[in-house]
Amino acid sequence: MLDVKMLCLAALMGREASGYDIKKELERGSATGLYEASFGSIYPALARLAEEGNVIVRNEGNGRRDKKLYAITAAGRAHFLKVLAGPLPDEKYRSPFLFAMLFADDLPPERVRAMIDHQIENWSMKIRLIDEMTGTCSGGAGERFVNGLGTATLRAGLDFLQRHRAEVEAATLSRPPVGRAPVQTSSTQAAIGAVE
Amino acid sequence: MLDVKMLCLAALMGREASGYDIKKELERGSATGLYEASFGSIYPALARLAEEGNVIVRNEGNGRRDKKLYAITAAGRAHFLKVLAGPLPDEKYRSPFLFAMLFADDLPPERVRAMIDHQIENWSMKIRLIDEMTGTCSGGAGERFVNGLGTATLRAGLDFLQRHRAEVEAATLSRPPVGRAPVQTSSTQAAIGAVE
DNA sequence: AGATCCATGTAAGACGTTACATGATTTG
DNA sequence: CAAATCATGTAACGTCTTACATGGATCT
Repeated sequence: MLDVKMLCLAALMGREASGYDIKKELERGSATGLYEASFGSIYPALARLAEEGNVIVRNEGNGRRDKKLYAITAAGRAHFLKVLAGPLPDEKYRSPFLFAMLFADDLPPERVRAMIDHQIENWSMKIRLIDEMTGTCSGGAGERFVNGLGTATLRAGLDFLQRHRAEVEAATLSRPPVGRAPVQTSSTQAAIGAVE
Repeated sequence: MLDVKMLCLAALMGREASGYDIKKELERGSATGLYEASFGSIYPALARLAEEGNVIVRNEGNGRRDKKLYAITAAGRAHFLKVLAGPLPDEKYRSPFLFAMLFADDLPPERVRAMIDHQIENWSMKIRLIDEMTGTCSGGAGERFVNGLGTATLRAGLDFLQRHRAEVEAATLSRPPVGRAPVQTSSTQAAIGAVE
């Protein structure tokens, strides 16, 4: 339900835009970090939206060449809001960082430290980006709410990292650098026989 | 880099398992909510891993029929950790809830309220799941860290929702139920002409 | 006996990204 | 003038999900 067509409609809810503009909006607009799409999916999506009447095209030949400006129609607006008001798919948080941290006990301590440093940098930057966005364009109550929620959770994450990083980093120090390395659990060991 | 093969290896880091077991582990193990995979991707992935020597198969005929138990090899273990220690892709948070909330100003107030209620339910349940997991199986320092981080951010999110929901819900009340409805911004209006 | 869980696998189809092909305009 | 940005589109490719095909075992 939240496919590229929906993303395009979302971008067009605010203003008329070209495919190129939409990509930028998704990169550095209010949905930044939430959703994104490539040209290879945006252009076909816009074509389909136009066929369906959810969007209209206007060829802007402002001196230069062909630039297609898309605008959402009343039908498109209605469709977009209907979908948003309908049942939404589950949220998904894909974090290679957290995934890796699950195996912190088996990773070299320097690596774990570097990962946490990197994550702190990362989340700090995201907070800064949100702050900038909130500063420049005000946006509606919805946007303010989303930005506030983002900031609150990111801050909580940062806080946790700084307060508890010592615990994971210590865990890796209490064993050989490469992890449990050559050792396997006895049950696995028994099951395998000669592995390599 | 974090494809289905990596997920299988991750599941096999702890214990020997069948494809079926791995799916369950991803559903209700420590990586719950982080990553998942379907049978249609798990079985082919295990076959490839076996070809590559990162995993070995053992046919368990414990009375019943064919059940294939996979175990990670030393090579597989090394490969898994090498990838984890290498450059990781960006994290992605796909939240249909937050996406929808961006347009809270255009949605019916009951809908916004329902969405927030639903999200509170959702996050509360996730915290409960983590608590249960932390209670039953202790896990290493890495797992404790990830669970703690998850709990901390979820709690911060819940806290924000409860403290600031009035703001978004109020915004929708100060205008007709369907949103800005028939009105469009003057610039868009001008650009379109007769839309429908 | 019927439902549900355990268990594996394949094929088709959806969806999206990357790379390619092309070219104008602006900026340093 | 070279490099970056603006701008659109297609084709190949990869990856994952859904649905299908199959059947034993366990629980009610």
